[in-house]
Amino acid sequence: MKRNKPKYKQIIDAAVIAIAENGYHQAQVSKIAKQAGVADGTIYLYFKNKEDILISVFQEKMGVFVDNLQDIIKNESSSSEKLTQMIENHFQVLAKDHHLATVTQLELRQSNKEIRLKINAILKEYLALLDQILIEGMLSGEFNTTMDVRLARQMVFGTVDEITTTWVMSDYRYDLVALAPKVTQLVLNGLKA
Amino acid sequence: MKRNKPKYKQIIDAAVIAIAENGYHQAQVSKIAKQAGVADGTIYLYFKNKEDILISVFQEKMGVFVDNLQDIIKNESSSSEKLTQMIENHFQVLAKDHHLATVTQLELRQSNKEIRLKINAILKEYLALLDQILIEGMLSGEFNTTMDVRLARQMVFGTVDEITTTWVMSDYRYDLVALAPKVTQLVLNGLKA
Amino acid sequence: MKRNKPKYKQIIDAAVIAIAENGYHQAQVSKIAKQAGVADGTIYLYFKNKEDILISVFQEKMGVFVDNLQDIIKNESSSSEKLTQMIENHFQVLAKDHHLATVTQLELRQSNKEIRLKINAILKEYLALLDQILIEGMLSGEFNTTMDVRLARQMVFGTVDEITTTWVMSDYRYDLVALAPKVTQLVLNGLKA
Amino acid sequence: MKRNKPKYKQIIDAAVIAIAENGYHQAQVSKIAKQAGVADGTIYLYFKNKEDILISVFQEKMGVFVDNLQDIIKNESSSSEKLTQMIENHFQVLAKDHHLATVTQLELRQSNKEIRLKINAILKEYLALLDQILIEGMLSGEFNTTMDVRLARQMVFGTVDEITTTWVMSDYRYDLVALAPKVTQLVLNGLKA
DNA sequence: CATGAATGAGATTTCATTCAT
DNA sequence: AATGAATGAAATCTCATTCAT
Repeated sequence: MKRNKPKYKQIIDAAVIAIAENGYHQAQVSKIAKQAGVADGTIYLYFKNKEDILISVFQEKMGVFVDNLQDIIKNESSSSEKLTQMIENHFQVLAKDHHLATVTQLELRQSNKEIRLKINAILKEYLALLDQILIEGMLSGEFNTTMDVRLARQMVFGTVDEITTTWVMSDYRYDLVALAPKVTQLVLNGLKA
Repeated sequence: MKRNKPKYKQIIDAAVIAIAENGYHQAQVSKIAKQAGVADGTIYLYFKNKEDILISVFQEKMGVFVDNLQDIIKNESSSSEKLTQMIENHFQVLAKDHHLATVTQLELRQSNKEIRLKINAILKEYLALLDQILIEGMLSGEFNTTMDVRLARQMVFGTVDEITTTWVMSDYRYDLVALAPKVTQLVLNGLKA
Repeated sequence: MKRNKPKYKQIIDAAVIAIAENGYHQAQVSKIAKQAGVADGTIYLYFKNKEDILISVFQEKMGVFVDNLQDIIKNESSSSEKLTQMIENHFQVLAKDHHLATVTQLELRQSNKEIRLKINAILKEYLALLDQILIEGMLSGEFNTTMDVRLARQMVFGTVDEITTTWVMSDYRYDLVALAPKVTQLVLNGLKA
Repeated sequence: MKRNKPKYKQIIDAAVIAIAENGYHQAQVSKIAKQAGVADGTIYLYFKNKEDILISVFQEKMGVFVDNLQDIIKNESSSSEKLTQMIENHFQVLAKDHHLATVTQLELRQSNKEIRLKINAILKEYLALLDQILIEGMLSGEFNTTMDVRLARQMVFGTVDEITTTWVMSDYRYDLVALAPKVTQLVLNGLKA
């Protein structure tokens, strides 16, 4: 399995750095290879083509979000508490890795439709977990039982995403994680029963 | 003033169509020229470069949003009512022009950081009006007076934007405007005092 | 019609020279462009891709053979005389243009199957004219009336082609046209009634 | 001597199959190795480089033609009879092995000048035997004593080769060996005194 | 004003060959 | 002897922009 070989992750990480530092369209395969400390051709032993690198980057990194969120859901806390943790986790992961934040919020969105569709498919797993929390909260009576789950999810994700993107475009000039409580409050207010 | 000559708008509209039908990266200057019924070189009599076309597209089209929102603000209605109208107007304008919706929600976001920064600058006027409504609502006691206006604005815009994008990616399969009341409710809930 | 613009023929001729001097695989588009005195990109205003250049080279040059052969067939001479003229013409055209001879006999044969199939299709017109001469000669009783026309044609063409290729591989060390009478004699002997 | 080790022939045969099935330009060293059931690197223990494989393929396979032709020449039959047998043998060997026919008639000819010169050198042995038959026939008075032996040989080989190639390009749709008598007749007619 | 032919820089990917194990 | 992971050079084609007419 290529996915477990050390060079696989090495190239993924190099891609994040290369894209963050050069921008999506200026992150040529040769730059990624150089950053990874391998020859250009080596890239193609681990990835089918450049598109495959980009999608794999998103997939591997998104995995952290999904794994964390799955842990959060398993908690015995309330749905509100879970949503609070989700937002904080989302901010924390990105605040800890500015390169990753730039790549997911700005650079990867410049990719063509085909890649974006694949990225969206990966994102769905994360959004499904978010739906789980919302539905749970509705069943328990914590959240408004008459709301449209899909719209509610889009509000939560849209809010978190917009705030993160604005933070990245500001060049990380302020503390994203510190905003979590206020963001959570706004969002929970919108959802509450 | 080039902006008022007939070919200027002709090219702008051609760009929207060319981008919507071909995608951002496949909307070459020659395609825009052909769609506009002018020679490639003619484009450069009205625009400095391709970037200038794209930014102008956003600028011209954004004008409608801003004009409508200014009218809404002048109303004598409550802040909640103004926000309600803003969301409905946002949805209505895009629901009426699928080409424009595709271009602003999907295609133009594939542009590079530089263009996106300029687009954000144009967007600011719209967001400033949104801020006005929010502040007004806080002063009047309709909205939570302790909230962070910037975050609140990002929640409103992020929600509306995410819902619109999802609708575009679904190929306009449902009625966007019909969602307005529920979206408004979610958002107003989040903001309310 | 691109085919009649001066640059079209200019590029075709440049391709013959570039291929003859550098070999098929070393005749990069940039070399052809340089030889033609145009920019690389200009090539693509006249040809769809590199393959299109190569096929067009063959087509344009083969045209001379076909045109000459059509004139020969219109003569009032005997079929033997026509065949004699065909062979002499074939040798003369190639003997006059060593570059062309190298390209058709050696270099163009290194192309891939797809291109070779298209080249063969072009060649068919020439071979059809040869068939005409053979059939005419059989009907008039000059040639063996029991022979298989297809095999006879393959003998004539195979002989002429092999002799030409050998001459090219010898670096044109002898006079190809001077061989025509003897070659004709061999071939006519094979065909005679 | 590497030539006698089992893996040598194994690789040669694998090369014929790989080239026949994938085409000359798509028969990468790795494909030949896979077909042979050895590692890529192993190839280089038996062959200097890829060119060496191709030339060796031709050399090894040409050996059969030469051996058969030497047997034929030793016969006590007439020169016409020997030529008859030569043509039939040529057709039979290739008709029995379609892979080999494709490789020698189509694929190997896509190689560059350098390789083709080396292939021609190998072919010379076969052509020298053909010359022997022709000279013998001239001395015995069977063949035209005034003809140019070199041209006569090129006629015979050119004819046989062209007919074989046409058969291969037709996808072996008809019986090549069945053509032998008619081909022989055409050729012998051309040569006869 | 308008045209459109010409320009030329720039990047992904393949594959023969090597060499440490 | 055998392996196969790693190397890295090299070429087609696109497209924003210019400028002579």
